[in-house]
Amino acid sequence: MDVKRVSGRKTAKLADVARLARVSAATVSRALTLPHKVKPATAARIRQAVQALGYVAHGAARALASRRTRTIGAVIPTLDNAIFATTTHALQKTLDEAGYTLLLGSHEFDAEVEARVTRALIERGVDGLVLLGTTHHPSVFRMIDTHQIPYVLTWALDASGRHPCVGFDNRAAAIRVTRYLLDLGHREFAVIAGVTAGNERARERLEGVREALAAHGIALAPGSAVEKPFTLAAGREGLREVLRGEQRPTAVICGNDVLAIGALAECHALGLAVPREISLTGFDDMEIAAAVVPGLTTVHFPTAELGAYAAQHLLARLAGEPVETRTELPVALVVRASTAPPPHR
Amino acid sequence: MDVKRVSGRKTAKLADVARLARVSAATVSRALTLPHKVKPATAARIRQAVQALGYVAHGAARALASRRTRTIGAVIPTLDNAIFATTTHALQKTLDEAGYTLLLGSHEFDAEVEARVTRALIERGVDGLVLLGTTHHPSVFRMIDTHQIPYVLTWALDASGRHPCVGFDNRAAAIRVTRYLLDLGHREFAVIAGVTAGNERARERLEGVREALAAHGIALAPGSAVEKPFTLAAGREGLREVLRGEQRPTAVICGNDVLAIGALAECHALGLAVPREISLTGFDDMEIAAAVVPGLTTVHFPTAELGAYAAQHLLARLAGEPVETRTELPVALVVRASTAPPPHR
DNA sequence: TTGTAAGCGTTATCAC
DNA sequence: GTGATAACGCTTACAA
Repeated sequence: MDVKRVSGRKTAKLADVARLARVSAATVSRALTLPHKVKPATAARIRQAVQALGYVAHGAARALASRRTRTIGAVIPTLDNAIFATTTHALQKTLDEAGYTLLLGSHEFDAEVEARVTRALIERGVDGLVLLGTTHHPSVFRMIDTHQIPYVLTWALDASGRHPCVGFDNRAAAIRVTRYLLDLGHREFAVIAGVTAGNERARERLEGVREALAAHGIALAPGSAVEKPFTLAAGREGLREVLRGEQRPTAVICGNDVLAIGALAECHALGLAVPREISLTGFDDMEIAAAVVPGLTTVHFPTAELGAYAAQHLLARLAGEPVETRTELPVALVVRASTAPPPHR
Repeated sequence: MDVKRVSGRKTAKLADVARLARVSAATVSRALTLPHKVKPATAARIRQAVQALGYVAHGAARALASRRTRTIGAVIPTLDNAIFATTTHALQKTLDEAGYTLLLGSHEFDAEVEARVTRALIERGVDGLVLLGTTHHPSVFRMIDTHQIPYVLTWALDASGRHPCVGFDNRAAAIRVTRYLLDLGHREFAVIAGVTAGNERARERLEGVREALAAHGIALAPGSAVEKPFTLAAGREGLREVLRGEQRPTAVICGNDVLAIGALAECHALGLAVPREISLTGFDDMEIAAAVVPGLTTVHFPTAELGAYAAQHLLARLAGEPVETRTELPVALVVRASTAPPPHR
């Protein structure tokens, strides 16, 4: 084949491949997307031409003509929290294996930004959308609706039943760990929660703790529940604050792993033995902290599985396969060996 | 304006907006992309029509006609390592603020996969590409070259000077921390490195340590340098292995934060006091470990800054502005208060 | 099995 | 300042 004659300065296009392979553009297109609908010999010639020219399909043209981009958008709060990074990683990996590419947007818990990046993704023509959490700016659902974009909510379960979702029951997880501590004999509790405004996961965890305590006739004293952003420094600060009350808590439940580790650091600084003098509990991934310091009780969320599952859900929908509209992933209560009953006073 | 007459079941397109605003499609297009080239009154009518119809531009069509997607691709090893997640997060944020969307690909240190996802991104028409590291599959550079895609390598510095890059000098960082330990009086060293095959950052760090030691006439004994994947379990295992030698090391340098924390956990399990009996050093982000356990020396890499810088570099190139073709970001040697000299024997 | 040709929804180049 | 109109590169009936 005479490559020189057809390869000019610009990047090769479908017509160039067609000319070199002595077939029509339509045949090349078919060979590329539906290989079985083309004669093997022809397909081979086309493959050679593609190779020779270094042809790479023009996605925009392909998308315009086929009305699909083989692209999935994900909108998450942040990648700075390992928990979301892991989910996103699994998402990307699963999509890639299916020939899809991930478009990423993050908003750092700002609803306006979330609406903007979601719009940007829709404008880019994503075939599907993964949204983190169940509460979103109204315009987000409006856009999804008018563009008829398949989507799935993750990391929380939609109570209304209106949206397809795959996630964890944050409230139930909180109830579970609280009950565990109650069974251990703890009665003086404190909570260092995440900022609940605009974060339903943080809110549900806090509500879960309150609910479980209430069932035992216990209420959190006003100063015993603080809300903090997810940083180590805030965790330390939070621990100091909940310690200011009249009654020292024997158990402190933290809204996530970062807060728990911050609280742990502050306990060390204050010379408080964990868990002998004070029991610390967190959510999400406490592997690192637990590796270094025993005595942390954890509710572990399988975040990678979540990402893979969300991707599969969407891919199945796009393939027209039936899917469950609501999937609850199980979470695990991880009790480290040395988790202790409350100290006697 | 009579919305009903023009809004059918399908999503609105440019022509619909044009009809409703009583102008031509060309004018709407201009109003959307070059607002100053259109009369304010007209622009206002168009804005209203866009609002009324909930019009969202069709990215593929736009890309096909304008030959740009306002999309940047990033290819990273994994998001499961916080260090890359942070960089990616900053990248996405900076791009979003400039009206660009991030397409993400990851490969988990597999060169074949890297080539595949890079191709996928190019096929999606990314206007620019961020690649992590300086060594890549030849086909990656070939594709970038034939498609004339602006790109920047990150997290390492290209020695050949052939590629634009912004990153850290991993070797220099390793030399620096090793010298620090030497100055402290340490003479018995061990290294728990990352897997160097296919990972030049891990390799450079290991070489840096070797180089600094060699300058003092010290060579690592065969069993004193092990390579491990970046997991906590591997870090623990690595520590046990380097302890098997005849001479117990007084200083163990770990290839990254995860390995260091794993090693730290194992020290605890073995009843070895850190840093009194053995000094532990890591790279990347040791904030969490340091919050829980003092005594770790760290080389800190400003990973978020790297992501933001890489984005800005690319955006400047796309805007036709001049950029430095090689930028080295400074790293910080973080010495925790209790880092100790080697024990006397 | 392969070819022809009509779009897909924008942008860009001209006129006006 | 605004309006026709021809690309942009591919997919997909429909024909052959």
